[in-house]
Amino acid sequence: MAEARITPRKQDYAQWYQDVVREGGLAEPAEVVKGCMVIKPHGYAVWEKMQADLDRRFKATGHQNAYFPLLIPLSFLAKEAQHVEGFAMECAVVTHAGLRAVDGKMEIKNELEEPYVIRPTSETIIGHFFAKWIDSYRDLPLLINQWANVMRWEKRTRLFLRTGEFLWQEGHTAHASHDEALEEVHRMLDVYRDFAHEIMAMPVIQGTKTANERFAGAVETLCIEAMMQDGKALQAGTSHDLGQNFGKAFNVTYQSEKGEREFVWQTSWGVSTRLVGAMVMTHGDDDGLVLPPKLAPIHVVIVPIYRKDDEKDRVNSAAQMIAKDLRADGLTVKVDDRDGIKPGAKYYEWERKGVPIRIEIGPRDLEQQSVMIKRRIAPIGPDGKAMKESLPLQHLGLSIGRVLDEFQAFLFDRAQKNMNDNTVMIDSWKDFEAVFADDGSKFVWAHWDGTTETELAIKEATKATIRCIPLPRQGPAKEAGACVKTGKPSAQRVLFSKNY
RNA sequence: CGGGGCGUGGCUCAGCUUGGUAGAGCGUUGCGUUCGGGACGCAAAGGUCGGAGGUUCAAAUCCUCUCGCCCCGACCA
Repeated sequence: MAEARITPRKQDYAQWYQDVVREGGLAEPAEVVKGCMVIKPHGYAVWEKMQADLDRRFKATGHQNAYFPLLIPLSFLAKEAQHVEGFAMECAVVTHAGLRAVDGKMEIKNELEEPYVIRPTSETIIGHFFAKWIDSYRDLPLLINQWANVMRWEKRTRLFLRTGEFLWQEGHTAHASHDEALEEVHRMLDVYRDFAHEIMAMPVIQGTKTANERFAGAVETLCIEAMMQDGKALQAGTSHDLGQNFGKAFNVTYQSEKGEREFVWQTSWGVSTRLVGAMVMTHGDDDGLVLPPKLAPIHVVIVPIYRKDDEKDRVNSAAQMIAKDLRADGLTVKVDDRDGIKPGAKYYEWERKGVPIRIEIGPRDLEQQSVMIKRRIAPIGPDGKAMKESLPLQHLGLSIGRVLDEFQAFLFDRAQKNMNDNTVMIDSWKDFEAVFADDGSKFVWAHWDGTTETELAIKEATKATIRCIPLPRQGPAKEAGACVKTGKPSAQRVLFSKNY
């Protein structure tokens, strides 16, 4: 009877991911628009939760939201040499405007004098406006964030993880000194780490990208890297020190206290809808989506249970009362009072959608003034079934709140354990190759001689890349050693993994 | 963009080799009986077989082109 809607992870991880995204009601391929996706209401609700919390954190650190155009003059892109090189191939270009209907078909009319690119990121156009807005050291720091869509014409796409168009936020700031800019870069990286830990229940490692992996146009790129359940890494957020590169390209200058004209020091930082995919692959299981309570659009689903009509009325009205009380306590509650569907079917459906807590309420519970609750992930009891808990109706909101907090913490600990269990220190090339043999991946701390050449050779041999050079206390204690590939001297271990 | 696979009711797929005018299961709708882990009976709706050309008396089936999805590779948040 059970329908295998979701491919087990062990059987085919990539297929499992797609199944969960579909069955969880998160998104589907846009079908008529290559490489793009439709984010469905449940998926968008998760993104809105992410946005709300991040936005609060950005404002708390002094940033203001603004909005810049989707279209960027083609010439802007060329002003920063590294930047163009990095993005040129991924740019969609607008060359014409206007259509005319001819025999029921649309004919493209006027060619534009200067084409526009659809923003793959906004450093250039924001650089242009920063140059206008900044004149004096008194105008600094300028701390701007933009919530927007961007487009990168990717060869290969996967829902949420890499799509032609995606939603994100991009912070752009300008400062009077490099130190101040660096402070900002680290501050926002910490905001991302805190968000990942506290809201997504997703442990991350903070580090610096190698020159090879650096953002096009940045002096330095910092990142947070998360581990998915298959041992692969996913870059969950980035924070860039842009130095004076864009300042020079767009002539963003200010008059210092000494009266001298100086280029500003800029930063940019972003996270995207990719985080939704990260959440799926961090917490999901073979039964479907698992939502951390702090990202769950619905905290609690109530399933009424009854046999006879009089029971049905009593149970349903009790369910509504409970929902009302819980809502008063700030929880989002859904009462699944659909008739004609058995409770078991409802259980499976809401589990697929990742709702953290289910409340079952039936005649027996009414008598006892209690409800049965089931966590989305619960220990297996002696009877071989997932354990349920009975909670008294009195102060139910408080009890549920406590359970949600516990569940949030449980998910983080579980993810952290998965990361720890799949992280290894490796010193021999043979062992290194073994970790990444076949489709395998872990987080590997190994020594590296610091050259791009070796980095690429390792990638060629194993598909593993350097995810980051850890910041202090983000990896094993710093110790000198010999490069795992070349045996040349290395100052510290770096993080290797296959990645998304 | 190179290699491979796949597009047939909402979903999963059969039918294609050997052309004859579309099926199954699940889901959906209605009614009744059910309801503490995926119910059952009866009735019903729903597809110009991804799209466009072509071959043919006749195309889901053969040919050409095209669009999209998935996997591998190169590239990337």
